[in-house]
Amino acid sequence: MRMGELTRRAGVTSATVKWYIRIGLIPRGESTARNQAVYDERHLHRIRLIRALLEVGRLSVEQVQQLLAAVDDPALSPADIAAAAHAAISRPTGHADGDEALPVVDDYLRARGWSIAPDSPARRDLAAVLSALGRLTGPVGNDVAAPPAATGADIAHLLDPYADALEPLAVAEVTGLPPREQRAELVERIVLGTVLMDQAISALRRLAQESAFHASVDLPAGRREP
Amino acid sequence: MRMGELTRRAGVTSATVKWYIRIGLIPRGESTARNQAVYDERHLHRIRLIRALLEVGRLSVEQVQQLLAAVDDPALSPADIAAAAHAAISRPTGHADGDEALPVVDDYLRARGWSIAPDSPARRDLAAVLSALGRLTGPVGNDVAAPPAATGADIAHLLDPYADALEPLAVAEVTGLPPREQRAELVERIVLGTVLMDQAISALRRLAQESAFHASVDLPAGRREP
DNA sequence: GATAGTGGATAGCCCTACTATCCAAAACAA
DNA sequence: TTGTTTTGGATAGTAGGGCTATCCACTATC
Repeated sequence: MRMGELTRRAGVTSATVKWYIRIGLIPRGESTARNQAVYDERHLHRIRLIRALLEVGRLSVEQVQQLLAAVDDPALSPADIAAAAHAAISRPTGHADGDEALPVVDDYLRARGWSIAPDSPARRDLAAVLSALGRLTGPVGNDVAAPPAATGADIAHLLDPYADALEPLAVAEVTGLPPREQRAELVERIVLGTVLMDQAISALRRLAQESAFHASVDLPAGRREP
Repeated sequence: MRMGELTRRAGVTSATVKWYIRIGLIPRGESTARNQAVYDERHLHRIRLIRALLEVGRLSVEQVQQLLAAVDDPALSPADIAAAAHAAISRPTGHADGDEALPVVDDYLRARGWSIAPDSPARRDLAAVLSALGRLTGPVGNDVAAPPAATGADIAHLLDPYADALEPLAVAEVTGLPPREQRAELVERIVLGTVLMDQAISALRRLAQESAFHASVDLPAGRREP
């Protein structure tokens, strides 16, 4: 196919496709003349993947670049691909705030028996959340500039129900992956299972919450009367 | 306190605080002279909340504005606040792509017995995920321009384990909220429980996945040999 | 032969979230 | 008192992200 069909089927403009080619997100088409090239299904699929990561997965173009570079590296193991996908959905490094809660996170991970690399971005992300929660939910009038002990281990135990629920899901995801022989399917499952399922889980939680609010209003249960 | 102390304790520059005031994210300080004003703990807490929503929650300034407008509206019910928080973490409206999967989502919600408002942004977000998954994981060479039946109900049943795990969590979150009398605590719990816990859940899932990968490599289980 | 489409390159655009500068008027320090 | 710092308020500018528009010399198609 040529540019017109590619852009029509992918739902993007040719200017965008050309830009993606220039920044290395997709390979050039096969040249057939000085100003002609043909594209195949792989180009189409790649663009759809990029759009899904950008629009549904809310990644930045830079994050997509790094993730696809990992996808295209045949030397990487499934765990490496997963690490790249995890890095892609983590907040950009440089935010050093919240690192004072890292010891709390590490204690928590140790208590759960999870072995996590020290440079795992999710570790710092979780620390940032706990740090923010500690700063915001401290004693009613939070006085001191940087409350050091407020981010105690007592705030981490509120993660338990979530970790309990997520752990078996994660195990099932990892053990249910395709065999290493089907590398293309395996890699794509890891990427989509990380980036898109993250959004699906977020949406499902919101839907479950909305339904729970609905139920709590309709069935007073004890606080409200008819 | 005056500007200097406020910015030192909040960790932002005075230019940023002035900008937040101008766009209505925080109220002006109480004027004591033509070019003097005093701020109190509420200002400080508000700035910390804004920074948490922006940096940890990854909201845009516009999303924070709309969410805080709901927070400041005493006429809104807890469900209304939750709806505002849900809207804040949803992808901006205007993305109409993925709407062809809305019937699948609606079927799924009906099957689960969840009652969801038709304009719920999470509903469209979930449809966008399913649509993207359907487009990307169709038959090996996806041929047609817009595969209409590929996004079948068969793809939705893979949500079941996640929905099963999230539903009791959501119920516990909603029923465990503070009473309506403590409006400030209630509203803040809803906002933080929605926006920040979303990030915490994402981080926990990545950590659980990393740990599961670690375990699957160390304990071959059947596919790999020592 | 007329019309539309193409590859490649460069420049420009819009948006977001600040940041820098300016000013006259306090505030504090010696 | 005098010098230095800080402040409120306003306006203009900036850096980065993600495209978009335009141009040109070709090809393709009718």
